[in-house]
Amino acid sequence: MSLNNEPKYIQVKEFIKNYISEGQLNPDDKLFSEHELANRFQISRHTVRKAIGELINEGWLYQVQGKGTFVANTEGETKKKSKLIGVITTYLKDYIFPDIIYGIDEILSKEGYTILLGHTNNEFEKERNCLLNMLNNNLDGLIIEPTKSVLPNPNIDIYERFKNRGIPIVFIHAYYNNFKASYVMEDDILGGYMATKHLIEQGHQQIAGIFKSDDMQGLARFQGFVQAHREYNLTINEKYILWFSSQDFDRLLLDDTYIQRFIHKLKNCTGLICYNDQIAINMLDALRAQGIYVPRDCAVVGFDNSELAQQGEIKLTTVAHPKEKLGRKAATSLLELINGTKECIQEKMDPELIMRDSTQNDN
Amino acid sequence: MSLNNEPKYIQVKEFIKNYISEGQLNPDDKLFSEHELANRFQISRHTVRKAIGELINEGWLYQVQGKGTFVANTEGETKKKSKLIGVITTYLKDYIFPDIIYGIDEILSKEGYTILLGHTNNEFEKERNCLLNMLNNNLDGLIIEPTKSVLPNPNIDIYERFKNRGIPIVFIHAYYNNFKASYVMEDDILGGYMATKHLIEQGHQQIAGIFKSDDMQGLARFQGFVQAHREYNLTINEKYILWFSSQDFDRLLLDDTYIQRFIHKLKNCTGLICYNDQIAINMLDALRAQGIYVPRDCAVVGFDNSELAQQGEIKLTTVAHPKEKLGRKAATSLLELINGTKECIQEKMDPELIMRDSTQNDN
DNA sequence: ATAAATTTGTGCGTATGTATC
DNA sequence: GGATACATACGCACAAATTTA
Repeated sequence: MSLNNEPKYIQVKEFIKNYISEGQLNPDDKLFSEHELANRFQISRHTVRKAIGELINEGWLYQVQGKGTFVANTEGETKKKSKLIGVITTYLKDYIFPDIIYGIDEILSKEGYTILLGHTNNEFEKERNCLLNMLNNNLDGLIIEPTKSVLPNPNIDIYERFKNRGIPIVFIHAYYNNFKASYVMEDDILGGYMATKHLIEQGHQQIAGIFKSDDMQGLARFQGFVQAHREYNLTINEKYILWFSSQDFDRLLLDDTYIQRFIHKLKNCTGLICYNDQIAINMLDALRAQGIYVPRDCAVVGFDNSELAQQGEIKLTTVAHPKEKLGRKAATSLLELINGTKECIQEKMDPELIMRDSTQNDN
Repeated sequence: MSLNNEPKYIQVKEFIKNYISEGQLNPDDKLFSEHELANRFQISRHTVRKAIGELINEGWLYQVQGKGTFVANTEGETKKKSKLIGVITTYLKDYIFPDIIYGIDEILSKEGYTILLGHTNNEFEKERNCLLNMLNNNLDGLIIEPTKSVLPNPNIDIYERFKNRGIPIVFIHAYYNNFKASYVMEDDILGGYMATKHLIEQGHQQIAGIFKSDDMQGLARFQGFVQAHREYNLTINEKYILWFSSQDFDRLLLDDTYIQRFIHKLKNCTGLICYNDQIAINMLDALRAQGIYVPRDCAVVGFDNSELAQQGEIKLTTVAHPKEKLGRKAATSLLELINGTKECIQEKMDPELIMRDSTQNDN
């Protein structure tokens, strides 16, 4: 070492850094005293202080007067908590999302976390932007609603980067089949089953359905729909099922002739199950326009128990979305992942059928 | 200075920092040499080096061997853009807030910014928590809806810290009288005026009102209410005015007898102006329970044009809140402040009266 | 172009003060 | 109180980079 060209204090720095890196000293262990180092290297105490001083600035050591010099806790540096949680939903203002976000915030803000908000408009491109944005912000965790959850997701690479960085993710509403992760969602199969069973038990034999084709929830609700039919040995008429995708959604709500064509096919139906309340409410009007009165001529069930369900003239029977409760559950789950209490949480919440005017037959 | 208890090197540090802060030296200007400082303070060069060494670590100075000591260019450090914008509202899920947040996000996400979300529940304590949280996150800007805007705000100290750090703030809906800042809000005086004028022109002479007492909007809407009365030489009967504060809000919506007592006072009234749609909708039911039919016996006007206004059986005449538009305006204003295009933006947006069933007399 | 002067960088020795055990 | 360890401070010497005469 004496032949080294580097300044002595640099050599001492390297020695101490190596000593710590090799694990010979752990965080908060006491280092040799300044005197001891001076003797060992046959240098002045001043030079030792110079070396230690720089290591303190670089975060390797800390000193306490009268006690000694100690190894700093580097974990605190690298794993520094940002107290930021990313929350990405498909939409922001419509419907159930404000409630979900409120539920999430309720739990997180109590623990001192702040929400970083993003939304994808159910588009992969926007999802990618959101994810990349959040990746730069040193999140402690992420709660995200998948975009078009049944399609293969082109942003899995970014999800992997979150995983590699040890940032826990909780999916809500659905998950991607090609990415194993925690999720909190309502049990949509059970929901579809409960809605259908309710109609069947009210005596309906021919039941139509409108389902979304490009997210997990749509498929699951249909699956429950099928399950209930099987249980009661009823057949499903394919003509009575209307599938739509995210892009078709506007047409479904706005294009009257499109909907009327579908209604014309439903001559023998006395029940209709709609993917969500928004569509159900829309169908109430569309059916009335054809002289079909709800619930007299046709019973209608929606999903989500949104505000819409309770505000029209005909209150809507609906499978209640847990909304705030789901938000709270997702948030508490994420906190458990962050704190290391649990490794992976996959939870399905039981839906609740709320019966109102649109399926009451007693008038 | 020699009588000072602080170590000499600390005193030298303070001297140099002040010298720079006062603008006597600009970035890359040469500082006194170590010898010169030692002579000036009658201390050893070693002590001067200690002071300078720490200032180098703190980012104030840099040294070049053989040349001298120079003032560092701090701008690169402090003005680093985080691309984070704080958004704090009173409430999250109810009513108009999802739309406002959506409008804000629409503009900001386009520019690559991400929203940090918080809400205050209209409580000072929660507002303080939110603000402190965000202060730690190196925001580029803040959009905030004041909490109980007419009361003296105990968190002004934190707002000042934002100002000192050069983080621009845009208030929405209201502002604090003791803190000068940019704001974007609807013109509530004009809104109150328009609502009242509408009723007066429909022939109503005795008009009741329900107003919120602890936010700027409530006072402003009442002010417009007064202004319209003056213009038409009508007197206001104090018995017909019901004031409520944030704490009373639940009672106003849930305590039937409380509302009924107020309604009993309104024998001669044929018009009612409500602080917002939520209250207006509630009053529709309360009036009906007393056999007073809207609009036949009493015309009702709300504020905000929320979803509630359009969904009941009796569609509500209401002064439209710009919602998304206000969000977008607040966001673009904040961007202008961040980019330095403008210094201060104080904008009032014109409200729009939307006439519906609750004030139509033609049936 | 070179030498001298200036300025920072490294290093040693010493002394005294202050906190901890 | 005494021993130990860090904190502040002075003075000196020489090396290396830069500027200036």
